[in-house]
Amino acid sequence: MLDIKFVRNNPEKVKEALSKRGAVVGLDNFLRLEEQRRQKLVEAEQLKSKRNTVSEEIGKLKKQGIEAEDMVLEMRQVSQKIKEMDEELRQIEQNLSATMLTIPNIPHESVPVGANEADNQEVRRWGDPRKFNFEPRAHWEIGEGLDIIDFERAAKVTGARFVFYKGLGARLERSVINFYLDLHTGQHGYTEIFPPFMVNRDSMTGTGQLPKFEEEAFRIEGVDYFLIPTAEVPVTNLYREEILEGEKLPIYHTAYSACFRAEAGAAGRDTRGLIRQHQFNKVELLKFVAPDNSYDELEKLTQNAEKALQILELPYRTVCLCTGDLGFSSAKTYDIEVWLPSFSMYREISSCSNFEDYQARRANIRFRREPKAKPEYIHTLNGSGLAVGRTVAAILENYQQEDGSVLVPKALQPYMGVEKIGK
RNA sequence: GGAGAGCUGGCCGAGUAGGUUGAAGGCGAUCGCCUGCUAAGCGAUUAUACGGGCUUAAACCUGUAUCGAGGGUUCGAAUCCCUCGCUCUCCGCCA
Repeated sequence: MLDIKFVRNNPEKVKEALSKRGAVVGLDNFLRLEEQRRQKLVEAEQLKSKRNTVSEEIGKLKKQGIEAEDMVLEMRQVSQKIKEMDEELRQIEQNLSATMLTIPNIPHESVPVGANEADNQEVRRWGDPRKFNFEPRAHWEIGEGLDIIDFERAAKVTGARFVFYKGLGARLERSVINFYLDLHTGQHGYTEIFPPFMVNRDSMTGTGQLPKFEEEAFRIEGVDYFLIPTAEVPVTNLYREEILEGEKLPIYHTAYSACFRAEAGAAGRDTRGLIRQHQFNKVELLKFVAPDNSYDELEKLTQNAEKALQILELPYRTVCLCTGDLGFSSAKTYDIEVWLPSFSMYREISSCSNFEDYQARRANIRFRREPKAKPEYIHTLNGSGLAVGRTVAAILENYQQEDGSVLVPKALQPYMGVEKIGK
């Protein structure tokens, strides 16, 4: 959520910034409503003030045994009027906040202006894609060939876009999770969190998934809970409605979770393989920091995620998303894309964002620089560190051998207990 | 799932025959005094949000709201009524 006061005082700046993302937002109506709200508020508060003083007066008189019938009658009418005005105000405010919740974040000035994916800016590449002396197979072929991945039975047991891992496949998935968590807790200073996989509506609203993207999420029947689309949701909301002590910042968390996405608009895309599933595993990195250095923190967080791929020796590139491709709540995002030989292209495996105070304002997460200082909104950041299923896909494809077996990356061998996955 | 108890400020904890209680008292914290140092003691301060005034801005002054959340009764509700949420205890069930 943007700062209402900032929007009120700088409507042109806001319009310009949002048009860069291709977002059309009707601010005029919003500004008129805001004006109206303040007028009504003043009127209503004046009436309440009157009611308070007169009611107190009535109380005093009554104590002296004096009935103040005329005052009571007058206040009865004032109260009625207040009730009506409060109702009007409530509707205006509902309207306002509904609008606020659908306005995306303002892109940071360093974000390249562009219309879509094609305008994203590559910032660096690491590693050289391997040259195969045979035709590299897709990861689902490799996985099914080794009998470690089973999509067909998952479709029977649940439905499309689910998967069973089996044997060393299951162990590989689990090894990757542990490797990532160990790396980020051991080398990068993150504290591990194991969150709930379901959250309530307030939490989904706090991080920006709701109200705009409800159809993307799986909702639980009977209670107003949602399956989390990412650990970002429960872990960011850990500190919802809290005021953190400045000296505790920055807070770094890493969290494994299963992630659930309805992907309503994705029918027909990536229909095969591990790339786009309704349920997948992910290790997430999150930061809660003072506003002053949040962009340095973004660089560091992105490098923490990249480090994982370097250790696994998987080639990747990092791109800076342009204004048109930027996520709803984000001010700046780097995508890390891993090389997938069967696609002959880089595919997203991590998305690292600085939300500045956008989520913090929605979720009401603040901090005090000094024990007595005024609370300020913190900056939240997060990124995948990394997507696990896509990592497994990348390992299978990049480490495949001509005979259909797959070498295990060195860093994972202690976790796997084997150097190679074969028939 | 059934029965009961509870939810007050950073923390503890008063406050129900409705009326200067944003909220006693204590702890903690901050500032000042005192003290050779420490401790003790004394005094002061000790929420947040949204408005209005003043201001370049802040400080400041002022109004409203907030005693789990929402609604109701009333001139007036932390106090009465309803709904919901959460916590605890007991029973059942279960990993």
